[in-house]
Amino acid sequence: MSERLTRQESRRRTRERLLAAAAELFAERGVNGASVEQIAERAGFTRGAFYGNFDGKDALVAELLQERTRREAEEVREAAGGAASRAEAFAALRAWHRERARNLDTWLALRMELLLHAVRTPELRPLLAERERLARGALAEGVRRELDRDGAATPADPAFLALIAHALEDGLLIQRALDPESVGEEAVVDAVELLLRSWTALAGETGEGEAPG
Amino acid sequence: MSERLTRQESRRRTRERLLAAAAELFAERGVNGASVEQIAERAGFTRGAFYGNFDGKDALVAELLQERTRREAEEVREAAGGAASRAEAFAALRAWHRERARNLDTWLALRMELLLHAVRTPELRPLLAERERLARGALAEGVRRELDRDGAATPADPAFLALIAHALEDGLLIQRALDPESVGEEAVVDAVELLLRSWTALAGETGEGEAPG
DNA sequence: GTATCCGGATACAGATATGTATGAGAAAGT
DNA sequence: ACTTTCTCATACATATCTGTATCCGGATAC
Repeated sequence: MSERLTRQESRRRTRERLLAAAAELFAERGVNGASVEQIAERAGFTRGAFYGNFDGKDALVAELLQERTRREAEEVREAAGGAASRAEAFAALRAWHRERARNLDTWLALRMELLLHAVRTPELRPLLAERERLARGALAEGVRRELDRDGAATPADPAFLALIAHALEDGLLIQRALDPESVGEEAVVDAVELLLRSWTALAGETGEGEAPG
Repeated sequence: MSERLTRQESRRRTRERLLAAAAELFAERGVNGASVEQIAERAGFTRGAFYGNFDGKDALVAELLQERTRREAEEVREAAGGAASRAEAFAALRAWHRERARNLDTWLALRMELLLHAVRTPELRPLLAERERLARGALAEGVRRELDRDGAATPADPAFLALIAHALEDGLLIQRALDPESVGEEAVVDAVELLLRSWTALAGETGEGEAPG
């Protein structure tokens, strides 16, 4: 249990625990609703440790945002690479959403808290914007490939189609968080499948290719 | 400027100004970031007036949420009724979004703040849920009518199609708030038009009717 | 093994928040 | 008119938050 830790390692762990505690509390009570004291306490420290590791709450938020952005970007990259077949890709997507559904409220709350913070903090916006662009880019690639496989040209700019699919994720999760009765756990995947089918149909109908949007 | 006001009327105005000030501040700094003092001050009063009119910040938030929910529900009802032609409906939608685009950040921040508050406050959730259901219901009606007009049966449960269209609104506004470069001002309307076209195509292709979803 | 350094705890000062109790002046009742 | 009632302002007591300054004990260096 209590192995001797190097100083560097010890410090790293402290920072990590503080960040994790902050993430929890931000989801529960909001960034503004969570005090430095509460964060430190949940992580098992006092404010002293906090101020020793971060310049203040804002600095921690910025770092949390970066950490999570980086991690999600990585996941996106992996997911984009590991998709062999269409069925496989959708299966992975379904698994992902089932997992997320387990603690949707927490997850969504944290995403929205960070998002709000980014919208209000100009210097942080590019960071999130980049993450979104990356996700959309990967999606655009996937959409183009899937439509190609069906032999149909894309019925609109793939980037726009990807934007729709990506935006749907936030939108549907919000709807489900507010009204779980009306929105199924796998609504996101169902929706994307439907969209893909309908775009294929549209592409087939209008001849072969266009690119408005 | 200074006409004699009846007590009842004066009180009503005070409450209204407090609510308006609160909405502004919530958008700027978040619900937790705005103090009762700041709200009262922006409205041109002191805390005394605030506590005379509300039991506390939470009570005000609840009332604000109700007020805005009711107002939006009304707008939805009007919009749903006043739609004569498809072109007209889309024109109205475009106008609506152009207007909203003018202060997207503020609008989105307030919506998300209230949404977060509702997600965290169980007794407030049904209120927002009802508003969302209403909006989706109106949309479902519209989608069904438009697809009918094109002679095609709906390619999926209209409620599900409406859910997609509705969710897209939040999702796309979020994307635009984060990354205005990549997301056009009228992306929502463009997207809905595209979806409608593609669903029509899909319905035409798969024979006449299905209803998964 | 001893001196040094550093990560975290403790203690303190100032600022800001909330909520209540009380008071003044305008509207309402008679 | 004058008394009552209501709305909002003022004053006060208390709690909480932030940030810094200082101290202790275990790592690191020699």
